[in-house]
Amino acid sequence: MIDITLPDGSIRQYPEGTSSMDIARSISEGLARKVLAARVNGQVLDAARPINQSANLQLLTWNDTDGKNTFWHSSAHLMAEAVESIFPGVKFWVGPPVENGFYYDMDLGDRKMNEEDLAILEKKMNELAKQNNVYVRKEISKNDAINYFTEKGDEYKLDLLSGLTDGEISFYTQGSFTDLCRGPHIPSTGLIKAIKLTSVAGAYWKGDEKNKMLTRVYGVTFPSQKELDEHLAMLEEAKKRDHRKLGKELGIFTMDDDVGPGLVLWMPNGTIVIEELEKLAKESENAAGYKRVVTPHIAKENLYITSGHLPYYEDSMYPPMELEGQKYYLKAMNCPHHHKIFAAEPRSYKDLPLRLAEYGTCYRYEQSGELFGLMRVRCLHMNDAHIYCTKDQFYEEFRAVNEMYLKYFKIFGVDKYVMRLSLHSPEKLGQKYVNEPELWKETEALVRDVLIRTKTPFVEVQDEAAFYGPKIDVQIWSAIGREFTLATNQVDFAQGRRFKLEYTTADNKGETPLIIHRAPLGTHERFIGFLLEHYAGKFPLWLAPMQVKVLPISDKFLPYARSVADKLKKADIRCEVDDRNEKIGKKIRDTEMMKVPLMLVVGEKEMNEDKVAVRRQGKGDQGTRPVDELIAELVYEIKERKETEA
RNA sequence: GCCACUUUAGCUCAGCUGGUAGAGCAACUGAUUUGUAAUCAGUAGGUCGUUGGUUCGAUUCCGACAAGUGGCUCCA
Repeated sequence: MIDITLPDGSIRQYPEGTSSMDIARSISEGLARKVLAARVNGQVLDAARPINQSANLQLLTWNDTDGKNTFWHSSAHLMAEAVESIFPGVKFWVGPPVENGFYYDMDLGDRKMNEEDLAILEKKMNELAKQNNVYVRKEISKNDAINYFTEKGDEYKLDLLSGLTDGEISFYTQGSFTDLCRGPHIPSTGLIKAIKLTSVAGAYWKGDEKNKMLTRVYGVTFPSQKELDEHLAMLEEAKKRDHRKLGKELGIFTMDDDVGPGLVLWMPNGTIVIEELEKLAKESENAAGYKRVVTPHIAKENLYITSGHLPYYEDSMYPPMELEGQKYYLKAMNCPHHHKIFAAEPRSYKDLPLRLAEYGTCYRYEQSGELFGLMRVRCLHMNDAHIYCTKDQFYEEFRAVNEMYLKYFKIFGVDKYVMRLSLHSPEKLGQKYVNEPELWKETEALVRDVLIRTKTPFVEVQDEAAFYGPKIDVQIWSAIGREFTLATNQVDFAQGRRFKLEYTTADNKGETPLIIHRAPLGTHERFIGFLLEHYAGKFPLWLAPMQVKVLPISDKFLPYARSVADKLKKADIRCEVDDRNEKIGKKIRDTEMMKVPLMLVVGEKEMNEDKVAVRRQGKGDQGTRPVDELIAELVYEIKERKETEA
């Protein structure tokens, strides 16, 4: 007999070789029906695998991440079976679970798959699922596996096998489909009740663009139709929050074919948001000892040769224009310009740290396939600054920058973010990264030290650094689950030397400063894109393009409405009177849809008492208030940049 | 840049197998003077993304290009 310890700490005894599924059944039939896999001593295994010694056991269902992943991975096998029946001779690469479903990469040879095929595949998958075929595991020797796939002519699985060692290789078969797979899998295909294949896309083999492009099919499955319906409804909801849709509806920005892809035209409403963000940034940068600078949009080729950007960045810069025998580039970054400002005057250690900030417009020739609404554009406003400091000052400066990030996150209510310490890859020194192994080690340690000493949670990733030094990227998630890099905070040990930047030390020697590149708000484009989704277009009062709309009950109260609006304007509140000849219900509806935070309804009663009937966006009638009292409250709410109303 | 898909009025979308387009909302005009999420009526608005081809005839079929969307690669 063996002892099985369950998650609640209880211990049960079973004969040796009992499977997780047997144990589930011994607890209850209902549980057994839901079991997808099991975690045995920390390892996720098929529920059918026998347990040969005493162990900790957790039965995994749809409610466990690992259960869900097993379900989706098994669904990928089911899809592969369907694909094989419709595209005989197809070769498969890998089919992992992902955040919302699964995919399988495949080589279809000369054939192509389009969206119509997805419907056919879906139908086939449903048929196969109904057969309720069992996923059967078989351990196999490496030689036998190689022979099997050599005979099949499957170079992809042979490639996978080359990385595996004999004794750990297994095949899984369900119905007519057999795949090289480490598992685990769910008990049988019948558990998959609802199937939706979402898209077909190309994906480079092993993620390398030099390799062949495989066909990738994405799908998602559920244990019931109800859950699939809910998932689809959630996607519909997410669409409503999409910044591209909201940006259009709220008159934030537009793009135009004649202007060019990735080039944003900021409309008046969007420009107000930009100006409010800049106001915030200027306030906090002034308080933190930054100085503002302004630099041109173009520079001679030589500047980028000196900075070292050209060999790394040329492909993502707009091609140069030639004037008077000189090549000029549109700037893709502000740093070289700022370095020249540093170099323009002799600097002493007493001048450091020197913090130069600019809302410069940069131009990056992003690949056409990368462009994406406001999140990825070709003309971007960076919330940029460069801090020149000594090694001794580094800790404090880097810490202060981090603090600024956190302050902004608090204002905007960003609570989900990850600081990602991005390091270089030693094998790419001299190609992707400047060849200074010692300096890399030193600065990476400096940055890590700041994060550890300030107790900032972070993850480390290799091969994500800038060419001139390590960085911290801040990953955030928009309300509809889109992940992207918002801010970046980079250390640069390379450009200072390349530009021969120097300051005079206390003992009268020349020393190269360390440089911190930082952009806590990232770019206006990406940040406003994020905010639109974050707030679902309902900006807090201080950011809202239109803060207050005054709604007269009828034309008779227009003069009073205008006098209220004038008072608001005098208090620097952005407001407008809805002077259309419409009923009050219509005015309210339209103003609600434009997501204006406050509506002031004025009619006979309000006019006689010098009051307004206040209505908050999405919250309905808030009662009647004296005008001056309300204005004082709004001014305070705006000044404090309150996220929601007091 | 690569793979797949999409492109019809300002917006959201109809338009069966080829016979030069239609709705709702928005806009404009008029009536209505309105009390907390759509008052009524009328008018105007489109060389059906661009460009080649097939055809007696193309919004519809085929090709190229452009832009957009979902991915891959890249990235703030």
